[in-house]
Amino acid sequence: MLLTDRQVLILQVIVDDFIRSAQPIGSRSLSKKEEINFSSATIRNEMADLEDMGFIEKTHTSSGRIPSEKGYRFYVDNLLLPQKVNHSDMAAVKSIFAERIYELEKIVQKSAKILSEMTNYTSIVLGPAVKDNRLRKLQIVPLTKDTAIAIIVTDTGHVENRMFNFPTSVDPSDVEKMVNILNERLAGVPLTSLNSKIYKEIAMLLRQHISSYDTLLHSIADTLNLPSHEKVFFGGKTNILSQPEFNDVEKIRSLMNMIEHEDGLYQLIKQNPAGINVRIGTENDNSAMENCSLITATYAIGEEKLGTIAVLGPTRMEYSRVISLLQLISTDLSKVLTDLYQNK
Amino acid sequence: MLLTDRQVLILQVIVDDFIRSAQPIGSRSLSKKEEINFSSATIRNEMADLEDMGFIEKTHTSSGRIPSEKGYRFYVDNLLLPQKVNHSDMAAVKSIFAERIYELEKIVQKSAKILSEMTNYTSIVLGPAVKDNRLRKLQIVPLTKDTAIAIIVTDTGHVENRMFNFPTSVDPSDVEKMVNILNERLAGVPLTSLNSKIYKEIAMLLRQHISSYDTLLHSIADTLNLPSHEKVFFGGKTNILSQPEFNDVEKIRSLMNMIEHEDGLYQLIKQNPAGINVRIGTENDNSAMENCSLITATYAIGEEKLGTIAVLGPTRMEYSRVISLLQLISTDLSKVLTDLYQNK
DNA sequence: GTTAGCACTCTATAAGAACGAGTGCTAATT
DNA sequence: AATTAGCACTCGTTCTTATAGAGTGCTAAC
Repeated sequence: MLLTDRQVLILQVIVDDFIRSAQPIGSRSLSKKEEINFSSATIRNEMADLEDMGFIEKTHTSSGRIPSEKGYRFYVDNLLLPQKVNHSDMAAVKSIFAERIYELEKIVQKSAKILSEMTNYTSIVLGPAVKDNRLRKLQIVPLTKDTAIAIIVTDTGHVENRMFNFPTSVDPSDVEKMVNILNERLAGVPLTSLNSKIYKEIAMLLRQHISSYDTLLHSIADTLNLPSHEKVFFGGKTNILSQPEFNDVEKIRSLMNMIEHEDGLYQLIKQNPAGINVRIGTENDNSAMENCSLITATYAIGEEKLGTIAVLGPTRMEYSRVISLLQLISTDLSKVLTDLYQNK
Repeated sequence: MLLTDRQVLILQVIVDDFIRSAQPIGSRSLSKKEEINFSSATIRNEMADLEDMGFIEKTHTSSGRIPSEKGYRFYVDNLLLPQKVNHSDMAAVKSIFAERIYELEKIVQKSAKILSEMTNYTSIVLGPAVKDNRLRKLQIVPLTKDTAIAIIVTDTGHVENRMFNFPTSVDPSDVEKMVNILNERLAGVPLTSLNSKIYKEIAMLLRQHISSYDTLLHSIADTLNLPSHEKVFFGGKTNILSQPEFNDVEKIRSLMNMIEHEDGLYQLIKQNPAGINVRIGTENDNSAMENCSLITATYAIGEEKLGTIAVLGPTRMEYSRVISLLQLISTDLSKVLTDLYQNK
């Protein structure tokens, strides 16, 4: 079951060629490659063996071969030479960080855009997970006579806001008092624990200082239930449509649907562990993505995993190039973000 | 050049039938409709005239007829009976406003979603134009030692925030002073005039009170340059792909590209005057939308036009139904928003 | 173990035939 | 003068058949 060197060579050439041309490749054209010094008949024998082992397949009885999923998997796991990123790609990546941008979301969004432009695939970036942020500041701005806006600023500079109903009976000075108390007590608390902390530790305190505190507190606490999702950013949503494997209207429909219906993709990307991950075809467990591969990389501030950056392409994707690009972007991104937020 | 009653009737039946079936319709099947009491030969004669006048066309020499753009235009301008919205549609529209939502953006987004679900077309909503809002409150939250976040709240409850570079030399108490002065002077000022107002009227004042005011002021003023665009919300981006006219991969690509590349669509929708507007096929002046029609409706707070809600479908769209739905939603939306924000 | 040779398979493409939906025109009918 | 019946004709669709070309698998020779 172990592959001979020659079989590995043939598999490699097949995968490389198919990634380039999207066409099945036959023994004769293989034999003409300069890496290969044996006759087409020999190649046919080896190919038959490779097919028996499941690394390549035919599209029909007398066609050339294309890599199977197992073939791609072997290729990704064993045959990928760490490739240098070329100059213009390097420049493009650096340009993400060229302008002095301060906002995390903007940087992340720009990464998605540039990544998709470089690869001509679709890029997806999971924004920083807000839920691990800590509260920096809470503010209440009254709007109409019975509504107000609660604004939360986190330690990474993320701003969330929500409008809420404002009990008309409440004394404005009480609101101010309450906001002050909440800020004092809640600064630095992770957003996820805000609610429990409010009810466990602060409610008592407030009761002593503020009349009719409870309706107001409920409104505010309710407001603090933040969106559980990280934001998902896309680049080049339609790029993947120009790949020849998507010449079929039904495939386009199901894939576009999948992309639009963000939730599925979000789950798919989120579950990946730190570092670079490659999921090929059905490994994605999603029928719309049978012909797609998804490569993900995580980025972090210091040691703390922040988000994920991913590329969605056909299974016939340029694994080597995409992986080096992702590696480059994710380390750069981590570096910049760490610089920006680590030492406050 | 004026159409006879019979010609109008025939045109109406052709358009209605084609909207339903997406198939060219011939004289024989027309003659079987109950509205029509003359022979297929008569119909052929009338159809030849209608074709000469440009209201219908053939797909090939011996095919049935389909409406031309001019035909759709005539249909929309003259043959559209104001149609009652049926019960379940009515209920769906009402459900947009069922929950007590306070945020403008959320209501608008939900409208887009429900509209696309009801019609099975793609819906596009231009969010409220922020630039006409007035400043309610400006706040500065320091973040790291050399960055801070400026937060703006408008009178409609819209919150904008931007991170900016914070000159390390500035005295914190000066910042507070400056924010107070700005709030005093700028409350109620339209966002578009903030910058000029700051430099014309307030810079002098600040100079008297605050040392090294100018670097800080510049940072803040710069921050107040808000995005010029209204936000664009979509519903059912891929719905239109399931229309039979998009059975061609090239068409899908160019349309999806157009939709993704928001700017073009934004321009297209924005330029429409108040009320209901129908743009058919090439009237949209956009090659990707040659087979599409766009129906827009505006919504407002009181008399002030706020945004636009639109439906993008094939030229063969259910004009009558979509128009009544848009009419319903836009008036309801205007009503709710007016109630919410008119009397503060 | 490797290679040359050859029969065989399957796809893609083109060309031809048969069918049917629909038209346009002419002549008959109302 | 308007309407209708009748019929030849056009064109798209579908099915069949033929052909060329790419590629395989197997056998026998090297």
